[in-house]
Amino acid sequence: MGYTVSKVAERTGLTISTLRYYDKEGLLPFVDRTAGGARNFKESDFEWLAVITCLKQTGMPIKRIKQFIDWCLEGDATLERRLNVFVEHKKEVNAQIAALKEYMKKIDYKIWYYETAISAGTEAVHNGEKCKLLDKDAEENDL
Amino acid sequence: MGYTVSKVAERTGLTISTLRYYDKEGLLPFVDRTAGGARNFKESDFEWLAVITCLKQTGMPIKRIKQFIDWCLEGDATLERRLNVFVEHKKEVNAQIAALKEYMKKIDYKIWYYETAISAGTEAVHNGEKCKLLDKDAEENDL
DNA sequence: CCTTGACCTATAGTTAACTTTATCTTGTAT
DNA sequence: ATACAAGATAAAGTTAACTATAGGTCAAGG
Repeated sequence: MGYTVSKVAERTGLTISTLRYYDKEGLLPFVDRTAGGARNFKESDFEWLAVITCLKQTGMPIKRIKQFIDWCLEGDATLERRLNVFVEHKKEVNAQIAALKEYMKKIDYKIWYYETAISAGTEAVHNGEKCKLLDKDAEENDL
Repeated sequence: MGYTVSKVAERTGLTISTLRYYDKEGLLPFVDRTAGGARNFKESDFEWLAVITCLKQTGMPIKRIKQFIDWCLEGDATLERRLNVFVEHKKEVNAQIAALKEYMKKIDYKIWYYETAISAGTEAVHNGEKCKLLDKDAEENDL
């Protein structure tokens, strides 16, 4: 009973190779093994995987995730450090969101730029004086 | 009369190697050269670099950026395709922002989890019946 | 018993995006 | 003239995060 690596892959969307790779990197020390040596995931392991996936998808490198997992195994002595992982990471993710929103302004400008050019039939429409003004506005959004 | 590669690096925050690498990959076909063969960036090139940086920082691979640059060189015949690049990319960036916001819920939960544990002096505070309920709520945010 | 499919480990290979290194050329200051 | 800083190219090296391959083990079905 429990889940084989392929069942976990199916349910999480991670590949079998990725799960084994994470295990090798020390991210899954909590996963049990059968007598024969096969990984035997339990229900609660999915919560660990969800946390790992959250951190990875928000840009935390695997080495830092491993550090966090290691601290988890050390128990209550590392609670402050573990809190700090998330407090710091939250700042980083907020910065990512802010940066993406800022870049989105440039993308929206480009959409407007090409829609206007297509309407006019040529990109040359953006060479006049009026458009230099518009370009100026856009440049203020440069990153 | 123009900017050297090191001046451009200084102003944009990109490294000299990165600029040369982008050039080699075909991202900077618009950059002039001096008689001696040195790159000679002009003011308008910074706008190109800003677009390239925007696309790269929002996750577009260099090969796709090159495709876009190539279309730019082809003139008005590719206006629709270029618009499409930004329309599609906008969707991707919106998806990224949405995903990050979703993951943020889990990060916030973890901050709450560790703050509560630290207040209690032990992580064991999250083992009771009441906390299983709270865990359930959190699991609904799993990704 | 034996085949078959899923599992295992270890190791090698891949890809993207740079970065470093080696070697050469150019342009300005003494 | 000459030194030397800054520019150039080509090619090799790096890093992260997988992905694929080779070779072996185990457990259930025929």
